[in-house]
Amino acid sequence: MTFRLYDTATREVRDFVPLEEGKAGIYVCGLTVQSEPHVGHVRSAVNFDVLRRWLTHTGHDVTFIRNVTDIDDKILTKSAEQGRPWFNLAYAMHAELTRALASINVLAPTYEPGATGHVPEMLQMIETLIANGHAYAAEDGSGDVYFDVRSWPAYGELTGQKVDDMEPAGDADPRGKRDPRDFALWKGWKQDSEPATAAWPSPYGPGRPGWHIECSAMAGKYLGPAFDIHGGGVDLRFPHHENEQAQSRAAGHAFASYWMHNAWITTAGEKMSKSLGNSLLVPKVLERVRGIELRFYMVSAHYRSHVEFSFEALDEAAVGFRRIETFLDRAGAGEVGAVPAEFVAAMDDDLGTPAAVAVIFDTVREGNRAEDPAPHAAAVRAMLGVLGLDPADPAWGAGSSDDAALTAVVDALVAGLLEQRAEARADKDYARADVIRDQIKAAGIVVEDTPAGPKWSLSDAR
RNA sequence: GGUGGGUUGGCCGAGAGGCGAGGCAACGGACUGCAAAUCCGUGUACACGGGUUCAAAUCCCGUACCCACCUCCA
Repeated sequence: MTFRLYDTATREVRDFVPLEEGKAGIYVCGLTVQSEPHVGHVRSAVNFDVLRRWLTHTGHDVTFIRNVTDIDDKILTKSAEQGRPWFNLAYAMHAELTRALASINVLAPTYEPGATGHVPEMLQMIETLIANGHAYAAEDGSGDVYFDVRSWPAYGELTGQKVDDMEPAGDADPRGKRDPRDFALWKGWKQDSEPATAAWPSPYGPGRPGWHIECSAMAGKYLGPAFDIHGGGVDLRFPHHENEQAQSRAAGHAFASYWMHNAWITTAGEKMSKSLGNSLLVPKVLERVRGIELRFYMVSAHYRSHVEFSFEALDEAAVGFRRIETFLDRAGAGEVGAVPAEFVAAMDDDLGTPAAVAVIFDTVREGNRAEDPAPHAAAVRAMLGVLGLDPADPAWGAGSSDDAALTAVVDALVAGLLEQRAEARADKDYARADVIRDQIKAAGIVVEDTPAGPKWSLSDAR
């Protein structure tokens, strides 16, 4: 059984053959840290986190690089609007991102490079491109350096487009470009409108890096000129990924063997944007469901499928996940076992998480039916673990010592009431028994009778 | 104009020529003092119109609608 994945470049599902047996190098385009992350942003992170966990599970030594773009036009514009230094905005939003990803158990990457820390690497690559005849310094004295699209015949290969068919950007400022489709590798400093802190020295004059070059330079630095998988959101296919590939290959790098792109989460059929995105900021969503439930919601859909976000669907997913948790609770804290073959088959087929989740539910049902649920619970935990959804994973911040202490206190208080209720029930005085149960319920605690005796839990599962 | 993707039952969401993924909801039954949890059962779903085939949600042709991207937009 081999892992197969959909390669955007070839538009087909292909066997995954790493460059080096037993290893996998992955580069994922992270975020431009210009504002708080919303659920659309973190879906990408969850999808690639699942990829990483699956490759790790199947015995690969994974090097996972996810960048942050910490300098760009939007960061400069927004920070100016907010009257604070651009680096402060980027740093603060980066911290928000880290917090959001941790709350849904996305593993920290092997390394998370930022553009501002890799200016020399980028300049080096630009120099190579100029030497190879694929880039040129603008002749208008702007200090910009452009990639020469016409000099690279393969340009457009990733997205199957021909340069001549492309819509010339109406709003593009031709400035010193030879072709309107040429893109910036280096952007000259605009003294009148941009802070001096956003300019770095270069052979072309002070300036800052273009967007695409950072990924080419950083992928090259940390993964080498050739690596296995490059990922990101669908919107990045063009121009970003197309440009990355063109410049890297023009600089002599083989670059990525496979390209993976995750689809959007939309709201009301529309792409998320800051205007309607407010209610979908990650902390906001986490007021409604737990991080593990949000992650489950995202994993329940295939990474290449559009997801129409709705709180109703999110709630529904949370209910479904609690069914799994209830089973695990009932089965007791067992061991983590092996993953069933059907689960492996589902995951090997281009990360078929929906089918994988179906296997989890099937296993839960079998476990609920079985005399001894332990082996089933062990399998369920193994599967959840691979998906980053094991409720027992300490990453979910399960129970602080305060929580534990509080639980013991409540347990003692409820125990007395439950005893009275047990007496009433023994006397068949059900009216009194129900009054006691309602009393407890009024305090926000639900009592359920199980074969092992009454059990209490907070009525709000959160 | 170019490129790519989509339309599945009350809802979410898989599948990609033959056996109704899975979840949520609903209804019936079992269990329960009643509940809860759990189990068992119940559905003539594949945008529309043609076609190919013994067999189409799945392939082909056409139509409608939706979405993304086309040089600095996540």
